[in-house]
Amino acid sequence: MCIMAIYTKDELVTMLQEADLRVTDHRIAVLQAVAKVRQPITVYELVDVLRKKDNIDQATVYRNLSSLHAAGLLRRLDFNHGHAHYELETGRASHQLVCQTCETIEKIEGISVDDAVKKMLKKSKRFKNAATHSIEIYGTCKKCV
Amino acid sequence: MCIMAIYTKDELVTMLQEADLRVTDHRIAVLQAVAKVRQPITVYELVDVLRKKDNIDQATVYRNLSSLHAAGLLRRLDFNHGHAHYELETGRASHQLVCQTCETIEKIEGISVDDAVKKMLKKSKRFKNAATHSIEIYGTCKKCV
DNA sequence: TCGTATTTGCGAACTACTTGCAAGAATAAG
DNA sequence: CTTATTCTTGCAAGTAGTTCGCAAATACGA
Repeated sequence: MCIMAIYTKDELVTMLQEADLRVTDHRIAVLQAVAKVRQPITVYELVDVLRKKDNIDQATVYRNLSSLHAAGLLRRLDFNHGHAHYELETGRASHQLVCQTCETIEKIEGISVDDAVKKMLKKSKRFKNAATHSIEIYGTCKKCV
Repeated sequence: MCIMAIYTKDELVTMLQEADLRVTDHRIAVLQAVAKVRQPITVYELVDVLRKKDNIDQATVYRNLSSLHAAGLLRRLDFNHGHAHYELETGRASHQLVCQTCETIEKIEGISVDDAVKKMLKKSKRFKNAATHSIEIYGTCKKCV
């Protein structure tokens, strides 16, 4: 099953300090908001939640998402929907099923394609190493059949 | 190796007709422009080329990319760069190495992950079927090491 | 060859996202 | 603890990529 990541405030503070980022209430709130959802969350939803709950400006949300991403704490995902999604960076690959009709996203865990990734990297003349990879499977969810 | 798709005008016309799209010079030009490059091409580049060569307005390029995509002739790809890429829809999966530093993209062909995709779909409670899938391997190219 | 539906160019609009700036807050230095 | 420095924040305005409204032009079935 999917493991939900709930962190205490102290744990979040430690994560920020280890990433050499200044610890601010807003930055903690952004990190926590991403950490506590199961699925990749859109910036739109984050801005909405954080403005209501903590009165955080959207520019601040964007800037924090960006610094958290640059520091390696968050992963940024696109699904051809014209807006970014974020999730906690786990270091592991990210696999998701994306409905082409309603934009539903379902993460799938515990399937390895590492061999395929290694083979692809070996085939490449230009690439030196792989940091992460993601698989998007575009299809139709049951609701939209 | 990578097979470059060069089509005659007649072949492109047939492709459009079979997709139930009206055959216009502009639409042929857009389809041809995407078909003749090896790598997924950005909308920016397409607009630039097609405006100079055929005097096509950017709104027309966008509209044609969209209709060609909806008709299943083109595939649309995002690589977290904030702008879309297009390539010919081959029906086969699309695998690419994406440099996180310079945005270089290299397509890799001839590696199968179909078993993994099937397993993922089987694990899902919500998804009925998969149309296509794509793997993006984010890493560092030799130039940027 | 006529009529209808689609496509086109143009400019304006829209959405997601970024930036400049001045004020405020977090950390480092003393 | 205080000060200095650097980073963060809110606000409003700006930008990039993309879409839309409309009138004129074109494709193609009848």
